[in-house]
Amino acid sequence: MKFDTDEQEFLDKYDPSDYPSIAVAVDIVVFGISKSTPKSYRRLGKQSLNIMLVKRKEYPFKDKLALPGGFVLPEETIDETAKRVLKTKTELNEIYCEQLYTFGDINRDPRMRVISCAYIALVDTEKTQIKDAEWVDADIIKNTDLAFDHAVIIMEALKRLRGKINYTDIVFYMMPEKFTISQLQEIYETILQKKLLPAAFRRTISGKIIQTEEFTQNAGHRPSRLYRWIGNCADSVNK
Amino acid sequence: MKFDTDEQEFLDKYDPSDYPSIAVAVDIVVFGISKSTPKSYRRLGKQSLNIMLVKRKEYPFKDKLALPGGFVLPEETIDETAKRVLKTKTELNEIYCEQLYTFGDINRDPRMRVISCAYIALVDTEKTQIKDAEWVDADIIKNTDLAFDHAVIIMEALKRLRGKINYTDIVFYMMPEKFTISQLQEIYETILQKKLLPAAFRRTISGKIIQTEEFTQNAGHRPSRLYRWIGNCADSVNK
DNA sequence: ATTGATATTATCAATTTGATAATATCAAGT
DNA sequence: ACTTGATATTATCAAATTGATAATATCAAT
Repeated sequence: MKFDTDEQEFLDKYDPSDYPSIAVAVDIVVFGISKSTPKSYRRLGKQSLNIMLVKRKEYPFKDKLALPGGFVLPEETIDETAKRVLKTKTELNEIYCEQLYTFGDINRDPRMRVISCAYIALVDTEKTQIKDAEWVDADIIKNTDLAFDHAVIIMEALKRLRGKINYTDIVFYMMPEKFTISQLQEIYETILQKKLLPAAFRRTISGKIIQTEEFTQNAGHRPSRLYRWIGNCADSVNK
Repeated sequence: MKFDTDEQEFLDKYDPSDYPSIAVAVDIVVFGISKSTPKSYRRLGKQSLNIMLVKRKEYPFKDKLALPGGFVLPEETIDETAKRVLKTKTELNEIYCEQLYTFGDINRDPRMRVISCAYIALVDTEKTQIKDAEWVDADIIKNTDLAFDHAVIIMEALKRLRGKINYTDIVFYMMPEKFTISQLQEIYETILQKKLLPAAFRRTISGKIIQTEEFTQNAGHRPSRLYRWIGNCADSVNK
């Protein structure tokens, strides 16, 4: 055996306060769906997956786009930091938010050692006012130079979304109250990055949604029925 | 709008080095499979899912069992910390290791604010010597009082394992070089906490394994064929 | 040869998925 | 009123996957 006992002793004695501190930050990938404003057409604007970004006002990476974030304060949990950061950018309190991954490369921040605990948040953009931030199309972000390692964080966030969309109901946190099945399918397609067959999609999704008696109008084709997520229907429990 | 601009300004000015530091640690849930030593029988000992634990030598939680862990040093990434901690407990270099979740409750460590970035590692216990640590059956751990919030961390690790077992090949990092399908099924059953039908299990697993010409012996019943994981077979690429 | 035990293969029904076709409904143009 | 273009919705059938059970195989011990 070539175990190094000294190393073990060293570790036992190690007191982190003897060392220059490592700062802990939270960065949040906030996803939302935005409709590109329809121009001359009468049609609905195509929907797309958007991410909330902030233009940095200070160095490093001044004027570049970055994820909203902030440092973890001594008296708050990491989740609380995430919620606090969200509050500075939106007015919503009830936002779906889950931890994604912690990024700890040594030089990810040029100023000092900063470890970033990344989160994912999903919001309904129709209900959400944003401040000091902007929505950017996820496809456009791929060709954008972002601050820090935020491009990597976003890639991981997209992976998580892709991985979870088929066995959870998280998409619905991004959907408006009422939506058509085609709209929903369009979101699935941009997240999964592939086309789905409408008939099959309908089948699989049907257990998660409830029809309303409303329809889209003036479409130049058969109107489509509006649905709600079953998780949004208090009715579904009682009836 | 009731956005608080002052808060934003505060955050922009916030310099983490002004505050008492937050220490960052890594704790690792190392999974392995151990055979309970067969006693008077001639049969193979039942296999079980085990987790590597360390008996604490110092306060707090002196003499309690804890996950192996250590602090993140200024010059290493979090992944490197995890690998270093693993090396103090095992002799293996090539160990499957992935980040699990970061635990940041304020009082999870009574000494000071410590955030723990938890990892999962999977090892083949037959190849792995351990030092200053012991294997404990996952079922027994459920009724054991562990140090810190390590019981919570282990619960999350088990969830991750359960979630990933069906769409990845991670189990095989815990399996010995050669194994029977029943042994493999037993591991699946303890991880998923439910019985599986042998015929169906065989079918679904068959694409991931390759048969050898070896069989178990002296079993008092039909011998079972030994298989290898396809990912362990250089052959499978060439032939 | 029989029994008990587990491994392995076979079989068939039930369910889920993939793919395509058929039908419906609107606006706009003829 | 009828046709066209567009998308929504339902129907249909084949293909693949899964659930469940039965049949067969092979060993040690009796």
